[in-house]
Amino acid sequence: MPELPEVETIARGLKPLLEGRQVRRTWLRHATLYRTGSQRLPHLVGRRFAWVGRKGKNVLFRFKPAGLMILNLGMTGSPVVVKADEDHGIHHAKHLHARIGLSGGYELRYYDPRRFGHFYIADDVDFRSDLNIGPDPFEADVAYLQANLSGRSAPIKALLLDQRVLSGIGNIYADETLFWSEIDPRTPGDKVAGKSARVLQHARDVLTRAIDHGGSTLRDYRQQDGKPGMFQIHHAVYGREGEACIECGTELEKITLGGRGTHFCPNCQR
DNA sequence: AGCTTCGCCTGCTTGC
DNA sequence: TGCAAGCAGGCGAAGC
Repeated sequence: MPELPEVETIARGLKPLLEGRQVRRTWLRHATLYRTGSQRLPHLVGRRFAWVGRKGKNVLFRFKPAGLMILNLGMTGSPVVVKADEDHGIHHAKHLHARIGLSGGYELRYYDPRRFGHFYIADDVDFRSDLNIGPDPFEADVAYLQANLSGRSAPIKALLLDQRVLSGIGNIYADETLFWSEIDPRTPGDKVAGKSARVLQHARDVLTRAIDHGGSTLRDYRQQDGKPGMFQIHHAVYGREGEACIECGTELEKITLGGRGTHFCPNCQR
């Protein structure tokens, strides 16, 4: 599941392959790939990729002379740049959903087996009001987080997953952040507000270390060069239910919280 | 408005 | 062995 570290890795890989190239033609399998309110892909023909980066869990493309494209990868979305008419060694053709033909004989392809991903194309966008994207843990400060946790009764895990509060954190890194912060994922947000500095510090630390390892690969996610990320071997709690806590040896538990699998140490996290 | 649940979608895993 | 059910989850919509 591409979260901030995986999307950051993908964006860094795409950047040198796209910037400066012009959009020549586009192809799309299903219009359902567009998020509500989006322009269509042909809107981009003739424009050049000016900047490729990340906003929260989204890949962000800016164009010259104008325009932007926001790509949310859902669970299994994978954008890759290849020579046009060349098979892709990893991704299956039946999961190809969009092609953007580029100058220089290349194309940007979008593969997505589970089809949870979405394109949003516009000339301008307000991330917060149009797309519900708040600051990521590197952009937010302690005062911001504290203000957004105060008075909230929802469990801290659910609030960390809420992209309006903090963007970029998904199920894996929410669990990892709360483990290192020694906070029970079921704790109401209001009770955690006073620990915002600790939460923010560990979120940044976990995300930074994950980026350094090219992200976490559980199944589908790959870096631009086809290599898997390697941070999954450093997960302290995610996917380790029934195993021993690396800090205290207590058996790790898995519960369902807000409809999501949630992993934690019942001894360290209180 | 805040919080929770549901549905989308496919492929792998589990169980009979 | 084979097939159906279960499970995974980002995110928007719907329900309370």
